[in-house]
Amino acid sequence: MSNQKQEAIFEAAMQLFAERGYDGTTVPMIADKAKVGAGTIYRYFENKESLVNSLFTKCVLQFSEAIRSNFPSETNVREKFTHIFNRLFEFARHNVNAFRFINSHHEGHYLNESSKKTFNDFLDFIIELIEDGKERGVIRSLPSCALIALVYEPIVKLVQLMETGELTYTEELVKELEESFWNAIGIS
Amino acid sequence: MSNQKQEAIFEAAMQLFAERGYDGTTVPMIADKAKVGAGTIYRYFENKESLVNSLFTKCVLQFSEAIRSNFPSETNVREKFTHIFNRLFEFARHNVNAFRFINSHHEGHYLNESSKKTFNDFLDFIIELIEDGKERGVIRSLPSCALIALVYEPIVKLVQLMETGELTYTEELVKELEESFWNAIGIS
Amino acid sequence: MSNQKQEAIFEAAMQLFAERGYDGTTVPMIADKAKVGAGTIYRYFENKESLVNSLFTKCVLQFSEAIRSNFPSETNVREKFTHIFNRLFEFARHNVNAFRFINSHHEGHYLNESSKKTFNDFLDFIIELIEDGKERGVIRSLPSCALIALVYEPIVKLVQLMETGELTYTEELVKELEESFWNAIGIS
Amino acid sequence: MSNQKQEAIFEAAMQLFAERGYDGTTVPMIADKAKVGAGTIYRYFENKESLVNSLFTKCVLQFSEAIRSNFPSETNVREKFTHIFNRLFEFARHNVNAFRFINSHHEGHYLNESSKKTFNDFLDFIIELIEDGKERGVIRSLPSCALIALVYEPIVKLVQLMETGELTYTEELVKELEESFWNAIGIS
DNA sequence: CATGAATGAGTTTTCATTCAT
DNA sequence: AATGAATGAAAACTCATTCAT
Repeated sequence: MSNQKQEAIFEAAMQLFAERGYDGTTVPMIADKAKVGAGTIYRYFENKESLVNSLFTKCVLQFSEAIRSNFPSETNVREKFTHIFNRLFEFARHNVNAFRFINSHHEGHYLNESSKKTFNDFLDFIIELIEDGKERGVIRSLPSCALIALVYEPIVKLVQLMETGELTYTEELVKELEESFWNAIGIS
Repeated sequence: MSNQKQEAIFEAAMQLFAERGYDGTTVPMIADKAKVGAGTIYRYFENKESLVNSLFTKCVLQFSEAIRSNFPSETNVREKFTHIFNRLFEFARHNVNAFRFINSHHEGHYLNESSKKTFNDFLDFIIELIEDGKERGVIRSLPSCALIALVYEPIVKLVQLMETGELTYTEELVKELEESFWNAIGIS
Repeated sequence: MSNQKQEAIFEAAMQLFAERGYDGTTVPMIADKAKVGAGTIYRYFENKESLVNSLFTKCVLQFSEAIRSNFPSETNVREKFTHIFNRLFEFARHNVNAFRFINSHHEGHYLNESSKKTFNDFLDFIIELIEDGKERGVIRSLPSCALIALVYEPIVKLVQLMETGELTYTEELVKELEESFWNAIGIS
Repeated sequence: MSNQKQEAIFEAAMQLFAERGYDGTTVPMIADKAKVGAGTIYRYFENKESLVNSLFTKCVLQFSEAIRSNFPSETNVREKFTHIFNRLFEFARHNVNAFRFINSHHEGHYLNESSKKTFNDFLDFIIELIEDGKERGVIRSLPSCALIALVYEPIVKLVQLMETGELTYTEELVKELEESFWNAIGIS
């Protein structure tokens, strides 16, 4: 069925983009990894740029959904943090390539406005929560973008380290890390 | 004088690599920005790959030197952390492109063993300090690579945010951040 | 019924070849216009080249038949000219695409010998008439190919102008034109 | 010198386009015939379409200049016709490929507005002369586009026949032809 | 029979690299 | 030494043709 091919192309492109970047990945590389003919890619995507944009949007939406589904709106900031942290980690661990791809490509010169918007919409959701936490006096009064960086950037790296085997995933490690992160951004 | 040309090429390449990545940067782009002929680049570097490796090594050594010069070997872990943190931040702020370039390229498929070794040698220096801190019980007993990630990755992003104007540099901010980072990795 | 499909393919191909030329027309374009699947074309024709040759031969034969049917063999040159001129014009007006297609493709690098022969056989019929006219002293003693050019080439263009609306068909116009043409090639 | 390369490319492209049409000519074919590397073509022209447009404009301007230079404005219609006819014929004979190229490409789907305008500007010059002749009662009162077709289209073919050797150029032939054409469009 | 998704050979186009000036 | 025009190998992309459904 035709969607299988598209999925295979998405998956292959995601892996290669995550590993080698957009410009370092050629269309034949994607075709080979996806086990389709090079021409087939152009049946599903107008061109390489269109492919990276579709893939980016798809990944960001998946990511956003993973974080926001069953979000505990009716609870305190600390628990919201835990929720996001756990979901983030879970998503990143189970979707290593998607996560790395999003992270290494969200500033690419090939992304169109629509792709950027999808990404920023998600960021705005996070920023709102942080602003709320700051107002309530439970999150340090640092700029939101800085607070995000404090947590988000290390996670990107940590997940990658787990992937390469330099770091081993354990429940305890994640709990330790959550504490570390909260220490970094929280006040109590 | 020929060294001026080489410097111009290094500078132009660094900026472009930092902004667009190695594969997204063409040799003519570098030549244009450096205001030299495209052929001139090949008088100073064997090829594009050789240029990126030379540049990477140069930047890492500069970076390493910036961190390690006047290093307070005879002091406690906390002060060593402060020293590294300040130097890191200072270097990153004054060498935004070098810092971004190092960060976005240290896993590039085009880096040779020598370049990787230079980078790892520096990392090892940091790791030793961390191991020492952990033994002394003042740094959390997380894996060293994780501890590095906790501090290093956010700084990369923070400096970039300062560059784009989304975050404003102040002495207080840096102090706040140092505290945050120590909260994340330290024990006391 | 299968002949309907073949007809649809012929018609679509003829229109597209007439408008965009053989090389500027893709097989999917033909399939779309003919409202058949691209693969269907290959049930009726071995390949694109075979299609253009079949179509060319078909069109030339139709054209030849249109000119030669009920040909007034037993009359004078002037009347034969009128007959050919009227039939030519009539055919061209009612088969604009066929006529344009024949005209723009009879020197194509993709035509095979058989196609070229069919075309030349028809030309020979015309040439014989001209030779006869010249012998009888009613047609100017210009080379036959030149005399043909004098009449045939403008008609191709005139019919096209009628098609685009730049020229309006009227019986008077055609009579005027016939007179013009006879003035150009005839002697009386 | 660099203009030699551009000239070689123009010349090669013109020949190939005249023989095989725009779509039937590949860039490597042009490069081979021009004895340059394929990439060189892209130093002089943005792309294949840009090349055909530049070439078309260049040819039309040359053609226009050939007809209009030393134009006998102060003479009667018959002599103007002779001037144009001779110049046209001369240009066509000495620039067979340019002439064929203009003729076979002036309706191409790849021509931009600027190219079309250049062509129409020249046509307008001819049309004005014809309108004048019609007003003075020395040219048949047929639509101008038809009158142009009556003369222009055969010449295209005649020149081609001379090129292939099917027709031999002689001064007498050209005089005969001029008479024929005037008979076709003139009144006296 | 008919289809249109899939393919890969062939096109267009780019760019690292060379070399005549 | 320095240049940038020229190159051709490799990239992006198209399309005639095939074949599973």
